Amino acid sequence: MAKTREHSQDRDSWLAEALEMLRERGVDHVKVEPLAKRLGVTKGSFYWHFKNLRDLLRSLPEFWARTQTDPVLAHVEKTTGGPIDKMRAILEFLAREDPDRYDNAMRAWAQFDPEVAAAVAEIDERRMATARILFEEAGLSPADAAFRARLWYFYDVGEHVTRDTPVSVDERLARAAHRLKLLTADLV
Amino acid sequence: MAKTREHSQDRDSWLAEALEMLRERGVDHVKVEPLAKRLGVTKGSFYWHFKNLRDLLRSLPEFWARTQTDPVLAHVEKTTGGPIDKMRAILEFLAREDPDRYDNAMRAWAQFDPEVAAAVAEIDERRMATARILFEEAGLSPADAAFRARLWYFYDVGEHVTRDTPVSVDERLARAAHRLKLLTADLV
DNA sequence: CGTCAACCATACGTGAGCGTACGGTATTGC
DNA sequence: GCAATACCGTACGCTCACGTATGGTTGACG
Repeated sequence: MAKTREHSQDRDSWLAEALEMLRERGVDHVKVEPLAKRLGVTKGSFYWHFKNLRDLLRSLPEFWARTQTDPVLAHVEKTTGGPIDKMRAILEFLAREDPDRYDNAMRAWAQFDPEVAAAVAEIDERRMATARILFEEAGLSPADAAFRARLWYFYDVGEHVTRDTPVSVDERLARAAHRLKLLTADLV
Repeated sequence: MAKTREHSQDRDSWLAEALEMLRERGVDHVKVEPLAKRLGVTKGSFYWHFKNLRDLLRSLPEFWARTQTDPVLAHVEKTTGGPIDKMRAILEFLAREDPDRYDNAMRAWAQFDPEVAAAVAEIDERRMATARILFEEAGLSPADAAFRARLWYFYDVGEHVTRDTPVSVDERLARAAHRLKLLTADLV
């Protein structure tokens, strides 16, 4: 009776590999036969776990949110101190991690698929909301905090999305410090 | 002797339509036969003007820069006044235009093609450079101006790239005003 | 030890799209 | 007016990938 695995392991492994291909080459290159080859099986397996390709694709955003964003937000929740301390903690965390994030690939995909756009927009909203709250705690009015959070978050997006060549951890940390200073200069 | 048309008209019309398809559906959907159908011709024509599909794709970034970005930068050059006046002019111009810009599609493409990434990075650099100069004119040190320009420009990128649903011109103007105020509050 | 379910392989048929070969038309220079 | 060139249509062979059908293997369990 202890076998109620909500998410079948194998389904997730297909999704993980698909996410990887998405990042490397874009949506239109996650195809079932190449995918199967990378997993060392044949598509007979794929069509056991998924109805078809669209089925997998429709499951990907949820998988992305579940495995990539949820853990980060959970970590952020655990940090302590004043709002600016928390911001610093977030920035340093992200600067060190700077995961080979799948964000860019998801955004690229979102450009051409409204459902994906909605999923990404929701994640954006969740991440901006945490920043908004911190700015409010730091004394800004709701409206000001909202805008400041946009500025805060969009800088992050811009850094990632315009990134052509990799940037060192030190450089990222320096930019994070600079950014924090600029965006909290007038706050307590 | 007056026939030295650097860019053949028809080649450009293929490119224009390709750019349109790129924006609507992404790179992997600009294909020669569908493209030909949209232009009301057959691919016999295509292979007259282009060696193959890659040939067209490799010409697209240059076409994009030439038809989309160059005119805007040219317009910016013509504005007069102090640096902050110029910034305001730029922002209002962009807020009103807010073209169905092809930027997002190009960025999406750039994620998966180094050459395109380089082309987009160059455009980003050109646009950030104008902001950087303005911040220097407004009294910031080169280093501070550079970072402020990043913040300035990345906000723009973020607004576009996270845009799920359209935003009214009035809203865009309001955000532009807010943004200008926040980013020049400590300047003359 | 046999059956059933889970999982995977193999073998099709189908369709989209590439690039090539070649043939047709039309416009322009001489 | 007649070539030559520019431009476009048609037809073909080829590849990749989809989705289906069907059969094989393995392990759990009665």
